[in-house]
Amino acid sequence: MAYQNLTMFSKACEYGIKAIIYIASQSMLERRVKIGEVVEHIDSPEAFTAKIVGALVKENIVQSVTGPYGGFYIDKYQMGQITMIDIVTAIDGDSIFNGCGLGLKDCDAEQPCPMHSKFVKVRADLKSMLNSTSIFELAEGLKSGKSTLMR
Amino acid sequence: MAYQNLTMFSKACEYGIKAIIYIASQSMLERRVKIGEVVEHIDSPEAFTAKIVGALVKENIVQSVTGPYGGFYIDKYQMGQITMIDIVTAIDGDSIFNGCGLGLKDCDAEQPCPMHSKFVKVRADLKSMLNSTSIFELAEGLKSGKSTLMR
DNA sequence: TTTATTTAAGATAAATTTGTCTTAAATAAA
DNA sequence: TTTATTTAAGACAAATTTATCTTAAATAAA
Ligand code: SF4
Ligand code: SF4
Repeated sequence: MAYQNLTMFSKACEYGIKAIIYIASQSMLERRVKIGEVVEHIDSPEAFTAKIVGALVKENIVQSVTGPYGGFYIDKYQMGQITMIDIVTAIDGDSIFNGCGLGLKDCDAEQPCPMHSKFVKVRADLKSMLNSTSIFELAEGLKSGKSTLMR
Repeated sequence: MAYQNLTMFSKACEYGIKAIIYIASQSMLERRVKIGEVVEHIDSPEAFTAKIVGALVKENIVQSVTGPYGGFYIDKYQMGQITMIDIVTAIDGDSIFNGCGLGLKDCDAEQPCPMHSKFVKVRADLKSMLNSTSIFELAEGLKSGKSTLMR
């Protein structure tokens, strides 16, 4: 079987998460950033990333200004409230933690799939992790040099 | 953003898992099953599923016999040893629990991505869940009617 | 007002995954 | 031995995801 190199999130979501974290880290310094600067710091395809960040602008997670001296930023007062689950849900939807691990139409605790008891915990843990991880916290780690987005 | 309906595993992996569970449930009854019977019971595309099960045959997880009265089965003595992690690894590889949640080349605890401490736990939990879930146990649940593979 | 810069939007293309179809090989029964 | 049945293998096609390219709209400075 040709390996699939399956990851937790889609590429779109990966780029979206990294972009948000970088934008947030710069917003902390009162800097708006252009998409070119973003992709330089997260090593992602520019046009594709622009489209994803654009979607997050529509969702009111990121703010944008067009024209010279424009760019993307995240509202200071909003930053502490935005969590990973907002990003992931905006891009990949909620199926990874709400949908069926085996792709059944819906999950029914009465007669679940054989994985039921095993799966529910992993999904719930993933959801609570995403739910409790704020963009602020991630951006702090990046800004302080404790973490990196490129390798 | 056009939602991606991302699931934990690929379609190939989903079909593979369901097929294995059904085949195992029938092997417990000393029955070999043809691919047509398998897909009827798991609601998956026949040719695609056949290819995936074929890959598992190559990996020595499933046994097969060609010709009339042939079909697929799982060795009785092997069944208790095969776990979900074998199936997932054979089809999707190990990237979902070993790879980087944000798609970085490799995970370095010295300077990890900002999600590091959050991610490692979820991945480890998923891995240990897959590792500790045997095909035997899943097939038992299906055979006893406690669980279902279709909906 | 004009020009340069930047995001917004959407068409198009490439890559990957999912799915089908055809032919070959193996096996068992007649 | 011949025929029917089944898995094996690989070519091909469709659908989805990823990525690029082009044009429009907004904004600010000159
Ligand atoms: S617990 Fe089982 S039936 Fe329910 S969604 Fe998860 S895999 Fe599907
Ligand atoms: S912990 Fe962070 S750096 Fe390490 S693999 Fe996971 S996402 Fe990547």
